[in-house]
Amino acid sequence: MAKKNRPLSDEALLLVARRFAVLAEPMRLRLLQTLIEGEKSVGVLAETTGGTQANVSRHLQTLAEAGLVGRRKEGLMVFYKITDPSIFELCELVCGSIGKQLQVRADAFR
Amino acid sequence: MAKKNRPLSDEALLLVARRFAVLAEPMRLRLLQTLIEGEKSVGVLAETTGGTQANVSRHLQTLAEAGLVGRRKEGLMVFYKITDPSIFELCELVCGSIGKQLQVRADAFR
DNA sequence: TTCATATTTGACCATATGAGCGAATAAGCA
DNA sequence: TGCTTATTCGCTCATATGGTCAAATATGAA
Repeated sequence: MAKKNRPLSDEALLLVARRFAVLAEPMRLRLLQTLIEGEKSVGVLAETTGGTQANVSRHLQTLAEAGLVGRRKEGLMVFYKITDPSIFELCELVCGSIGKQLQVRADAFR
Repeated sequence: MAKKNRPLSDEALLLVARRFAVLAEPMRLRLLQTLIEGEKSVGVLAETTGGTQANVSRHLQTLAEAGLVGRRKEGLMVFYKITDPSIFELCELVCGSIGKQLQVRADAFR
């Protein structure tokens, strides 16, 4: 497994950008955050996040297309769950970075 | 330093989403990728990335507002450099995740 | 079949934002 | 004072996308 840190092609860059774009919506982040507890149906997710069913369904579709969540149909209901664990590390990294920045700013006014 | 994994507030979620949005543009990713080599002026970055000076300047401003890059003015030129090293880990994580997904799909056709 | 429930989809509107162009600003030099 | 260069800003257009509503779809029960 050679670690090649050569610059990414335009196509690769686009894929990375797309991935970030999927995570750039508060509602989708909230859905992911809710799904940390485990598999949930669309209806439950809509109720939990306070969004309309249609909107939640759309966002879940976006997350599924990005391969971040998986779909399982059972009777009338559709259950979604997180399939890409790297999301957690990703969010932790970003939260840490933002937290540090805010702390620096806060310290400047102490 | 207690690690509190409680759900993020709406405001926090918005900040995280904003951070991801900043990284959701191919041109900005290309700029960051170019800046890995070190500090560079706007003109050089425009030439290297193939964008117009105005456009590159705008994207650099976005990156600077997000605290990802720093600005240093010297005479006529303005130099930018990466100030948030977490970007590298972030991109590596995403690249790894995407790569794994693509590999799974590829394997399905072997 | 008919009805009820859960989810998805289509059409539409409002908003956000990337890109391009020209003008304006700032810094250095004759 | 001009003149040149590097950068940024204002304006515009085109596009992408989130949100909502209503209609469509799918599944199960009476």
